[in-house]
Amino acid sequence: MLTDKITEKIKNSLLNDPRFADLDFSNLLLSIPRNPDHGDFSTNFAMINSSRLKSKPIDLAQEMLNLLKKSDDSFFQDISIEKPGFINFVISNKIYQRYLADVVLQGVDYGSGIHNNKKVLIEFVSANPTGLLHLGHLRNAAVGDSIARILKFSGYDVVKEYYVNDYGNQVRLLGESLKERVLEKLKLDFNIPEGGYKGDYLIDVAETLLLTKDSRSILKEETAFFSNFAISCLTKEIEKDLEDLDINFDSWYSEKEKIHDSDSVINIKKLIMSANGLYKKEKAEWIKTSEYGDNDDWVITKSDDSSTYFMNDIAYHHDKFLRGFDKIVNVWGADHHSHISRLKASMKLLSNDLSKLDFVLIQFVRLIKDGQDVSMSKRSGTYTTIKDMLNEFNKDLVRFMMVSRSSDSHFDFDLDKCREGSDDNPIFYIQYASARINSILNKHDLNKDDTKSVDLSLLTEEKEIKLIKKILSFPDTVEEASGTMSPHKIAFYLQELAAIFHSYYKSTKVLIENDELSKARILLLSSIKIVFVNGLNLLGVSSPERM
RNA sequence: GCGCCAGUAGCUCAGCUGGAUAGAGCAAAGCACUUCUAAUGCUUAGGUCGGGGGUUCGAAUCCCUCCUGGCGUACCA
Repeated sequence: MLTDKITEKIKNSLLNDPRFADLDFSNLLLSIPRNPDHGDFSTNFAMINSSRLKSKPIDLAQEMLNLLKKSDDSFFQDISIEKPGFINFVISNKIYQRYLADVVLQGVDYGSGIHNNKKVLIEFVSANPTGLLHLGHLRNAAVGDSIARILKFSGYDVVKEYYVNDYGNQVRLLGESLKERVLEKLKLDFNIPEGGYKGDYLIDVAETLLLTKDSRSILKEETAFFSNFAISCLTKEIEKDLEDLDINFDSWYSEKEKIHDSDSVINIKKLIMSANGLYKKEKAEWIKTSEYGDNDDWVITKSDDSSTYFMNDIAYHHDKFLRGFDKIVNVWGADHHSHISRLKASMKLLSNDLSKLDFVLIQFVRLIKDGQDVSMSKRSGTYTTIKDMLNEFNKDLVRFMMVSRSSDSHFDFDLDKCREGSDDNPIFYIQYASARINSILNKHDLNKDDTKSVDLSLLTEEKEIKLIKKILSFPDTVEEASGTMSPHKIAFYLQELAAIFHSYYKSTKVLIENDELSKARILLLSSIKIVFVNGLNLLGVSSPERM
């Protein structure tokens, strides 16, 4: 990465002087100044260390500048200091050109990083399989999957997991509701139970069930049979919806199988007891989370002896730790934020390493259609499903919009403004840029040998240098998005790159008489295309060949 | 009451591990298609970063406080 190289060069030159030898060089951060007059990169390292070295920031910057200039081998075109103590760097064009040549060679790997294949478990969506996926799950799905893609690209070994809530009261109710729908189908009296599932989708499930065997033997079955059938059908539907969004899970973790059909809960309870973290009160069992950082204690076993949802969640998360991951990420809806502190407390009680545990909270997104809030249809009391959504809007648009904002800010998503052809549609803006490049490359592309012989020093136009700089900052953007688990940083980056490209496209012709220059520009475009493809892929968005 | 997230241009939002003159898109006003894709480009206008204190060389960013909005606050999951 270019920034790594620069940091290394600065560090090496400063280490020549014993005075700087014991500085904390992890504080040596480079930023890209907003104002281009301040160079390509800038550091506040002198200001940060001025008090420790007992010098005025500007004097310290001057000392550093002298060392830097002394050891520079024309990597930098210019190094300068600016009050109150910034050191600004301008990189030589030939360095930019050299790095640009690598982009095409790296191809699909360009921008990827190294994190030693540390193992990450990321759990997201995990919607209860008692219904279909609806808009409330959409942002979680898109953000979770993009984070997974980004982590993987930046060098982690990622497992994507869906926790299937296939046990408990809700599941029983689902089974009972399905049985009533079967009765309905058979034109018999039916009555969906109090608190049951009234959605039409169970009618479809009932129809499917009736195809499997004769109705008389179906009606003899226990509730569990209906529950199991419904869960299996709906899980398949969920899986299919996710596939339509290009989201695939590596692991479907069944609560019933992994937690209830095993001794998991009993074992965890023993662990809690041996940590002296459990007590009885009013016929229930409580966990002493208040002693580990939460405000309250919580019930883990109800007075009827069944375990609470929280107990199951403790068992599930403890198991995540047992499975040996270096990093455990939970992508949760913001309505679950209050669970974080109690889950952390319980994991601490069980002596797990909390630094491995990470949460991404997804705030609600309000969907506006025809000027109306359609996040939930108030009239029918039903949710708009992801199926409905994908019938009307293409996957790329939906996914891009869902990750185009920081996940901890709630935002309004106006569908009408984002329709195809609309001016307010950033994904088409980006894809269009990519398609424009394709159309040029289709007319004239370079073969491998050409690539090596291209003279990139011919790329001297202001916009060309700007494009090169932007392309070369892609790996840093990926690393930043990975470190903060923020897909929107990729989305913004791609829009900026597209903007610079469109402007360049308008002002400068690529396929021209001057063959050498033309080749250099084609190589530049090939690099941009690689960034578009790699970047959009991180968001689960395609890069169409033409539009 | 308590907790979490948010409040930045008319609208939707970036910028928040403190940095230099606060940005983008849309909307508004004007301009550019004999051209490798006009789903584009160029120009203009638009701001007391919710209010008030504090911390320091420097605050949209950190701390305190108040106001406003969203979401939570079960022996439901």
